[in-house]
Amino acid sequence: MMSIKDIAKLAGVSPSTVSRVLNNREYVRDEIRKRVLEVVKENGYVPNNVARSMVLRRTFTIGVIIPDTFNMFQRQLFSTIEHRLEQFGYRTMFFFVKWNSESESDCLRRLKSESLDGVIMLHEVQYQAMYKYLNEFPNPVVLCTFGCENYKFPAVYVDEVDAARDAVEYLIQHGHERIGLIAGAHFSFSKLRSKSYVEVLKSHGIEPKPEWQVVVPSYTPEDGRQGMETLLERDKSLSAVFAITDELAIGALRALHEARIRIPEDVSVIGFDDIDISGFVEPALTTIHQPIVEMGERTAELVCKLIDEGKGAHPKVVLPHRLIERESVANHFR
Amino acid sequence: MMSIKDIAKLAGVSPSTVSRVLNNREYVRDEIRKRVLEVVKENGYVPNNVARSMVLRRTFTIGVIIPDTFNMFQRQLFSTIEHRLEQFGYRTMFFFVKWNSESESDCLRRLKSESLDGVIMLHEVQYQAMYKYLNEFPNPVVLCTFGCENYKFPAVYVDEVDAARDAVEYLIQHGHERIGLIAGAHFSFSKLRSKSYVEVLKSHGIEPKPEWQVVVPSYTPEDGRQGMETLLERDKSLSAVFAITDELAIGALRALHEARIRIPEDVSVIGFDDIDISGFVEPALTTIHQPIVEMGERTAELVCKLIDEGKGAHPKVVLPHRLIERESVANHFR
DNA sequence: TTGTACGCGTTATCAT
DNA sequence: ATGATAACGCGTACAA
Repeated sequence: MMSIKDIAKLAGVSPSTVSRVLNNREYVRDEIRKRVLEVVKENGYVPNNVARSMVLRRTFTIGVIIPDTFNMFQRQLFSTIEHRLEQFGYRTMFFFVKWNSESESDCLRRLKSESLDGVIMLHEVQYQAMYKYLNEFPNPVVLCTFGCENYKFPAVYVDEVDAARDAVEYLIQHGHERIGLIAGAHFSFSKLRSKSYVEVLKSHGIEPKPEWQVVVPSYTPEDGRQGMETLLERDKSLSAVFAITDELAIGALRALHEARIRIPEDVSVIGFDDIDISGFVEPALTTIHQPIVEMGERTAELVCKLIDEGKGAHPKVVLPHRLIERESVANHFR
Repeated sequence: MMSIKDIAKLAGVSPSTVSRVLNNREYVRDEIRKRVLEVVKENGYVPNNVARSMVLRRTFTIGVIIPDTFNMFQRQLFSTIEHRLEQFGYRTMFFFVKWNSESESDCLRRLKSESLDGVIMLHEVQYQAMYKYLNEFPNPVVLCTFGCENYKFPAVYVDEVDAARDAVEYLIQHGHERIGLIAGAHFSFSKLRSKSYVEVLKSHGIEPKPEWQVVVPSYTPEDGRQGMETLLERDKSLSAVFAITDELAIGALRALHEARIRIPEDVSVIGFDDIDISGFVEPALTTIHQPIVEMGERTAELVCKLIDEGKGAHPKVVLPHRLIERESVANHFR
């Protein structure tokens, strides 16, 4: 591989001059600049990032922590982030982490070895060690899709409680009272959305019975299917179900179809996230739209801003959600 | 940040000894080894990968080239690859590339600057410059999901022609003759699957009319929906449709539902890929299963093997597909 | 305006 | 068995 010295020799100048040219510094005669650029182009020379990082003590790399089972919502999020970061001149290094302590501590070890310029967490990790490390991390750390109670991290998210309220209120406004819940394990968004469900029901004088609520282990359509089956076994009189993610909702749709239950005539379903497949399932899913693209972009912009301006501030960015009315909820008042 | 010198001082040894300990080399007294390891642990020291790459002239990083609009099939593929590579001690650096020359040449520039230990292409790029560069690349390059005609790259894929034949033959065996095709632009798999469709029809004495075939610009469900609408406008008598990816098929399902056409009673649909949502749509999609996990793992293993053994060989690994019978195809002979 | 020399953190080589 | 030293490719302070 060609180095800056080779270019220098070929152009008949010193390595520092080549460096100055490549980094657009002043104090280079136009004539020399032109000659160097020519030699660079001719030889297809590209600076070695490893050596660059070494001396600059920056990697121009942002670490992005995501669950290894990332769903379609997170998939859209992280490709948006990657794209925006690249526009800012940063590379992205993904850290896929599983829901267990070995994987998390392994991730932590890798994080430490990478000299990252910043970190984005798309994944709410389970153990405190990671948060503790990142809290003392010299470079910016931004959470995306969730907040952290114990430490002050900058974060970008939607108001989960408010958004879930909109979903459940919508069902109630359409005449539903016996409303089931399919929630998932682990993450705070699940707890928040579930809490909101309980509160809304109570505020309308409806007692949210325990048998109306299931918590499934993960967030795949298969989990949603099984959750819905459980609900069906427990109480045949449910007229609507709030699945706290679209993927769970899609699984619920499947279970209902298999049980020959009409949607939305017999049972209505509402989801959350508005992943891009949601408008294409049968019936098209009514759901809460999270501004995925905006969340990703704001997150990327925020890390870059904090890198430039220092990580003094820890802003919370709350983005607006909205309900997308499609076909999976019946109006019992009509 | 702590360096190997700091650890050396704290342990009362030289940096070389610390290096030997950390790299599990011989010629270190057990006692010293123990002491060094203790100091390392106490201080949470982790070697700096940038410096390591600098001197070793390896980055332990594999570049993975994927389309920026990667679909669910590719999503599953690349997370499998990432996971397997990590088990082999390699990091993964993703290069998202768009379908235009600026994006590709930009990707090429980034590729050059990264001193990668290997490259995996999950994406069939459009211009030859990239293939030319990678062909002369000193480290292994493996293609996944497609082959290359002009250069001899190692590759892992399924037999597209054979697999597409299975799909279309299945429709014919179920009594379908007027079979539509929803294909996509750009990639060789689309051409291969389309070609197979034409051949199978002809071999059964059916003339594949041009109006039965649409080529949509991309591979999203929305493209599939529009493709199906076009087909519906052109010829109402189609009894089945072969959508060359599951995402297109899901969009086709949607278009049929919107047109109040029953699936599979009125129109049957068969897909290709077997992405994980395919079993959950209504009706569950009959499709060709690609061994996604195996493809990913074989690809990752192949790069690692070629890195270890030198990139002399360029094996082609053809993996078996199979047809997954679900609910979206009716048997007209019953 | 340009060149020289040094240092970034690590590993390999060679000397002890 | 351990330590000293050079080298990897680049950017920069400082000398010219």
